[in-house]
Amino acid sequence: MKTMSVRVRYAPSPTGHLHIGNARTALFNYLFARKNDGSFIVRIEDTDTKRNVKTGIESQLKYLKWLGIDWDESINKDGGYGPYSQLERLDIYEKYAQELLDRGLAYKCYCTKEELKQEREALKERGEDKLHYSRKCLYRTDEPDLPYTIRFKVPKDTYYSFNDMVKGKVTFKSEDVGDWVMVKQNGIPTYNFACAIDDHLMAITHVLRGEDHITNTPKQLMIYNAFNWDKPRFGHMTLIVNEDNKKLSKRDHSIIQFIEQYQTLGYLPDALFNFISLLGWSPKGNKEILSKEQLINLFDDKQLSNSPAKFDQDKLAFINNRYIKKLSDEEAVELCMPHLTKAGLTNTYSEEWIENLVKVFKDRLSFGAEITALYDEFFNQEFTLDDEQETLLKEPGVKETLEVFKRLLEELDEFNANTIKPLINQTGKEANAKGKMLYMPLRVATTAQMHGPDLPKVLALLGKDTVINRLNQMMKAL
RNA sequence: GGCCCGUUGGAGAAAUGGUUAACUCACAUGCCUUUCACGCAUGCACUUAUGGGUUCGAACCCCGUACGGGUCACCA
Repeated sequence: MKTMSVRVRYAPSPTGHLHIGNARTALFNYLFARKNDGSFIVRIEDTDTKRNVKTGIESQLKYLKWLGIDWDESINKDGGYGPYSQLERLDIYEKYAQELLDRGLAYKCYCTKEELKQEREALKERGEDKLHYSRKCLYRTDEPDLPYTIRFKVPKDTYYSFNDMVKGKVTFKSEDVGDWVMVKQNGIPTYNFACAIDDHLMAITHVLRGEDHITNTPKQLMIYNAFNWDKPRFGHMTLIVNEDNKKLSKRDHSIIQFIEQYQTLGYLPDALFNFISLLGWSPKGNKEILSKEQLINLFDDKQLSNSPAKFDQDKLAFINNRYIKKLSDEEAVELCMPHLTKAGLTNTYSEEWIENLVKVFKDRLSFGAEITALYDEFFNQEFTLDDEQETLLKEPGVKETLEVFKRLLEELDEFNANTIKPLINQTGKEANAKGKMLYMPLRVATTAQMHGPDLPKVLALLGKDTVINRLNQMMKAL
């Protein structure tokens, strides 16, 4: 048996920026292709000329590339199956549409949108379950000189079954599908028609897409049947849902939805790639932090989940943090710099100070832009204590500890992390405090925080004057 | 409403007929570093939405119920 080489495609419509759901579709197709030594094709489905955005294609490709998803064939890389954008293939669709017309498998429909709308509403009012087109144009014998659409004549009593890669056997009955529009009045094909033609002509072997396409599958199957073409394997991945279990909609602001935004916020492409790969799929084994190469290696379509994938923001934060930790100090600074600049901190502080800031907080950063929030928390807050912190400072011996520390600091010439650290130890000895009761009071009295990064480093960043002022202020209140 | 799909711990999710239901996040506790964090260790589902059935045996198979979602365009 001759095994055909795997060819899969990602087929975005250029209506906007790369969305997280589309990125997921692209990513799994990519993984599947690479795993099977196949080809990954990006085809532009631009048949909705009204919704096309000028920069759409460019943006889609740009962020795909940013994520590390590279393609073998597309509008800018011919693989012999082009053209790769549907508006450049209109003559192809026209030919096939004409053939279906000639063979009586499709017909022209002269109904106006208004008529169709009324028809549908009437059906709805009568409580009909199926709001299908009445087929009245099927029986027309004249050929008026009016604009028309071409409808596919759905066969009677036919079952459309396919063995879904994710869901298993799925069956639709033809009676549940109305005669659908293949070619619009403007002569441009609809999605279901163009998609089936192109997938066949481009020798696509596997169609991996979102579950929202599952009811489109019977329509596409009708086209394959009509032309007696071999069908690709279909796989419908579960939808990505938000905290409310709703499909991610572009208006939903509880979740950041566009890849571009993640880039802007200082997420790392590898981390995002990793995170997205876990949306509706799970690797064998107990590791979840995986590189692109590891993911390609581990990828198995049998592991595709069939229950919805919840977008877990905590997990994204965790994963991105793991990747940020692996960054060099220089890379971390670079990641944070745009946000520090935007917040005006680069004007206030020296380059060295900024670098130290990033180094100190690198390990707890979930994304680049978070650096300014951490900055505010430690350096730009109103310096007040909560009840828990006050209680701690009122413990016996604390005031003495603070006094000793302040005295030692005042005598210090070189104020940096290396010189501060021994002073903390010395404070412990002189004030007879240790462990938690040494560090906690010092931390609270100087930063108004119970927890934080390495204390000497934080103090060094605060600067001698601020630290001593804060200590004075605290001791006065005790 | 019709059709299609789903339902495992606080969250993600593994396990498709056979011992105590993986793993990850979060949380908690302990150890370590004179603090915190990191790291390491431990704990966290008397049980797989629910009711029946099949079976020696079911999270896994069958039927019903409830709940959730998707889709029913001259959008893709």
